[in-house]
Amino acid sequence: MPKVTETHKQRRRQAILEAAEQVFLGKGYQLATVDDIAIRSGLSVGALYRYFASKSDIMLTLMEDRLGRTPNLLERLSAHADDPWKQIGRCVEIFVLALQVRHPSTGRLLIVAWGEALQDNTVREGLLRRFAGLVNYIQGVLERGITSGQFRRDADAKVLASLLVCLADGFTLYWSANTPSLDLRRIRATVITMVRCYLNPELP
Amino acid sequence: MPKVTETHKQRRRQAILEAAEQVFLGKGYQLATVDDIAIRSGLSVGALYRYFASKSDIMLTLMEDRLGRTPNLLERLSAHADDPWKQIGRCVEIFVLALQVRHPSTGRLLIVAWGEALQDNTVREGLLRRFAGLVNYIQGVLERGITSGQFRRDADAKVLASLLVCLADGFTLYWSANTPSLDLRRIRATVITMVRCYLNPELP
Amino acid sequence: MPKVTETHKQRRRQAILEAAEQVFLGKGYQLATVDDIAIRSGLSVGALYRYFASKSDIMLTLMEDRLGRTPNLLERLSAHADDPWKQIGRCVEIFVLALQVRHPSTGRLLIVAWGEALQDNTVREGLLRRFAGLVNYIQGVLERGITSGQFRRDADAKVLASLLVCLADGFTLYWSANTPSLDLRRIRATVITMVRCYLNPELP
Amino acid sequence: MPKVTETHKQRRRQAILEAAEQVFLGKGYQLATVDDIAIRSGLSVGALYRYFASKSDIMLTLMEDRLGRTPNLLERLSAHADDPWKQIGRCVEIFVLALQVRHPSTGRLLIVAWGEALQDNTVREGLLRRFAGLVNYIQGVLERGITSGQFRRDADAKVLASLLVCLADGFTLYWSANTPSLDLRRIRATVITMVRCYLNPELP
DNA sequence: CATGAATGAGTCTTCATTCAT
DNA sequence: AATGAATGAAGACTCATTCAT
Repeated sequence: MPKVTETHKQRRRQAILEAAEQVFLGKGYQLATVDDIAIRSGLSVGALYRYFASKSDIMLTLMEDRLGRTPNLLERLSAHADDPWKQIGRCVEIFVLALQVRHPSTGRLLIVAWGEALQDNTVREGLLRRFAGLVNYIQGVLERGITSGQFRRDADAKVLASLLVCLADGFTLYWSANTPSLDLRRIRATVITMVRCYLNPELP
Repeated sequence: MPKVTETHKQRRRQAILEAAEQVFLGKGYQLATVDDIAIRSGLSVGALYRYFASKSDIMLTLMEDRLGRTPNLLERLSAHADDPWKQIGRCVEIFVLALQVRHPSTGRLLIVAWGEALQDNTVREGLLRRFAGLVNYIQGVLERGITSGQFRRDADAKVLASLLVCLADGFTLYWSANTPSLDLRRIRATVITMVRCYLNPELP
Repeated sequence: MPKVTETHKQRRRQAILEAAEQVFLGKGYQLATVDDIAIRSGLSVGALYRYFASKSDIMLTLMEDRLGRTPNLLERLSAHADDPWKQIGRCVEIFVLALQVRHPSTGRLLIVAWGEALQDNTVREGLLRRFAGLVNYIQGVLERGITSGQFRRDADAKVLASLLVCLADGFTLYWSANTPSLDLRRIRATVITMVRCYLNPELP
Repeated sequence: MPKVTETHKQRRRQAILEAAEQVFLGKGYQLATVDDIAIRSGLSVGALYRYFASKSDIMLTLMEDRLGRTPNLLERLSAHADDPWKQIGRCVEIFVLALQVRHPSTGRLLIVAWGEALQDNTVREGLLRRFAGLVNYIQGVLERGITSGQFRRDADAKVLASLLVCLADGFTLYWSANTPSLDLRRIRATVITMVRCYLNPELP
C-alpha cells in the first residue's frame, strides 16, 4: 500500500512544517526547540526524526516551501492580465493582498530566514533565488511594456524591478512588526502613482 | 578619583559593545557566546559581567546605541542643504554612502536586530523608534518642499517618507547579503528619478 | 503444522544470528542497532522481536552458539589422529587453519564477547566454559602422551594446555587486528618447535 | 602564576583519567556515561570539558597513558640485568608481578581498548604500537643472547618475542576474568621452562 | 505472523552565569 | 577590579522496544 503510506507521509511532513512555522514565528529558529515542534505537531521527538533529518532540515524545507513558492505565485496570479500597465498594478495588489491575508507570518518568517542566512548559506541562497525569481518576473513585465512603447523607453527595467522587491520586503518587515502609522491603502496608492510617473512615456 | 573611574568604565563599555557588534555581525545574537565577546574585547568573562548585567543587556544596549543614532546622523548630514530637492538627493546619497562605507555590517546588524525583535519587545521598539525618526525627518523635508511649492501639492509626504525608509532597509538586507546583480550606481539614479517624477509639481 | 513452523522458526533464528554476527563484527555490540540487524537479516524490527526477546538475547544466543562450538570442533577435527605427537601438531594446524579461513571474524567476535563479558556474566561464563573445554581437550591429549611415555614425565599438562589456549586467543586478537609483522608460517613452526622441545622426554 | 595553574591542570586531568579508568573498567567505554565520570571525579560535566575535548578524547588519552607506557616500563625494569638468560626471566617475572599488583584492571582496560579498536583506528594503532614496542624489546634481548651464543643459533627471535607478548595478553584476558584454575606460580614455571628448552643452544 | 511508525528515556555537549582567589 | 574555573540546566539527536494495522 505505497499510495496510502506516501500520502500519510506527506501529510505528516506538512503537519510538522506547519507546527515548525508557528514555533519559529514565535521565537525564531535558534530559540525554538525540537521539543516545541514535536509538542505542537502532536508527535514525539523521535517521530519527527523519521520525517526530517535534523532541526535545520525542517527549517530549510520550510523556507523552500514557504518562500520558494512566492515567485511562481506572483506569476500565476498576475499573468492573465495582458496589459503591462495592468500587470504592474496587479503585482502591487497581490502583494498588498498577501500582507492582509497572511499577516504577519510572511514577514516574520522572512525575518527568521534572514537571521539564519547569516550562518546558513543554503538559506541565504534560497532567499537570493526568491529575490531573483521575483525580480525576473517583474523585469519581464516591464520590458514588455518598454518594447511595446507603453512605458518610457529609457526606464531601467532590471533596477526598477529590484527596487520594487526591496521595497516590498522592507515594507513587509515593518508591517509584520505591527508598525503603527503604516496605512496600507495610501501606501498602495502612492507606490502605484510613483511607478506610473516614472514609467509614463510622455513625461521627461 | 571617581571621574577617571567613570571614564574608564565608559571606555570599557564601548570596547565591549564594539566587540559584541563584531561578534553578532558574524554569527548572530543567539549563536554568539559570551566567551566570543570576552575574547574579542580582550577581557575575561567575569569582567564583562561587571559592565553589563547579562548577554541580553549587551545586545539591548548595542541596539539602542547603533540604531538610535541613524536618524540623528541622517539629520545632521543632510541638514545644511537648504533646498528640499537637494536635501532629498542628499538623503539618498548618504544612504548609498553608508552602504559603501560600512558594508555589510549595517545590514547584518539590522538583521540581528529584527531577529531579536521577534522575542524582545525592547529591541522591536528600538527598531520602530528608529523607523519613526527616519520617517519623521524625511517627512519634514518633503513637507517643506510641498509648502514652498517646489513639490507637487498632493504628494503624500508621510507615506513617501515611509516608503523610502522601507526601500532603504529592504535594499540593505539584500545588499548585505552580497546579492549579485545589485548595481548601486543605477539604483541611486533610478530612485532619484522616480522621486523626482513623483514630486515634480508640473506633472499630472 | 507445528513441525514446519518449528523448522521455519529455527531457520529464521539462524538467519538473524548470522546477520547479528556480521553486524557485531563490524561495529561491536553496543554500537550495533537492532535496525542494523533487521536490515541485514531482511526482516523488520518487529519480526526480530518474535524470535528473540531483546537485543541482548540475540547477543547471548550468538555467543552461546559460536563460542560453544569451538571445543567440539577442535575435538572432532583432531581426534582421528591417534598419536599424541600428531594430535598436538594437529591442534596447532587446526588453529592456524581457522585463522586463515575465518579471518578476521573469529577474533573480532572474541573481542566483542570479552567486551560484553565485562558487564554480562552470562557471556563471561560462556567464555570461561569455552576456555575450560579447550584446555580440557588438550590436557587430555597431553596426559595420554605423558602416560604413554611419549612426552616427558614431569610436563605440566594442565598448565601447558592453558598456556596454549591463552597463546591462541592472544594471537587471535592481534591477528584479527591485521597486525603487520605476524608471519603465520613461522609462528606455527616456532610454536611446534617449542612444544616439542618442552615435551621431549629425552631432554632435561 | 602559570606554574601553579599548570600543575593544577595536570592534577585535574589525572584525576579525571583515574575516574574514567574506573568507570570504563566497570561498564566498558560505550556504556560509561560522561556523567558517571564526572560524578566519580567529583567534578561537574562542564568542568570535564575544560580538560578533555570529548568522551572519546578521555578514552584515547587514557589508553595512551596506561597502555603506551608498558614497553618503557618493561625495558626500564629489566634492563639492569645484563645476562640475556636473566633478562628473559626478568621479563616473565615483571609480567607476573604486574598481574598480581594491578589485577585485574590491566586486563579489563585491555579488553575495553580492544573493543574500541574495532571502531576507532587511533585506539587500534595504540594497541599495535604497544605490541611493537614490547616485541621489539624482547626481540633485542633474544638477539643479544643468540649473538653471544648463549641461545641456540637458529632461534627465531622476532617470532618468539611476538609469541610471548601474545601469550601474555591472552593470559591477561583470562586472568582478569578471574578464570578459576589458573595457577600463576605454575604458569610462570612452565613458561620459563619452555623458553629455556627452546633457547638452549645444546639441544637439537 | 509481519510491518514499521511511534515512543520517550537517555546521551553527549554547550554555554550563560557565578564566585573563590 | 579582574580572572577563569566551575556549575548545571538545557538542547539536539538516538535507539530499544511496543503495538496498531
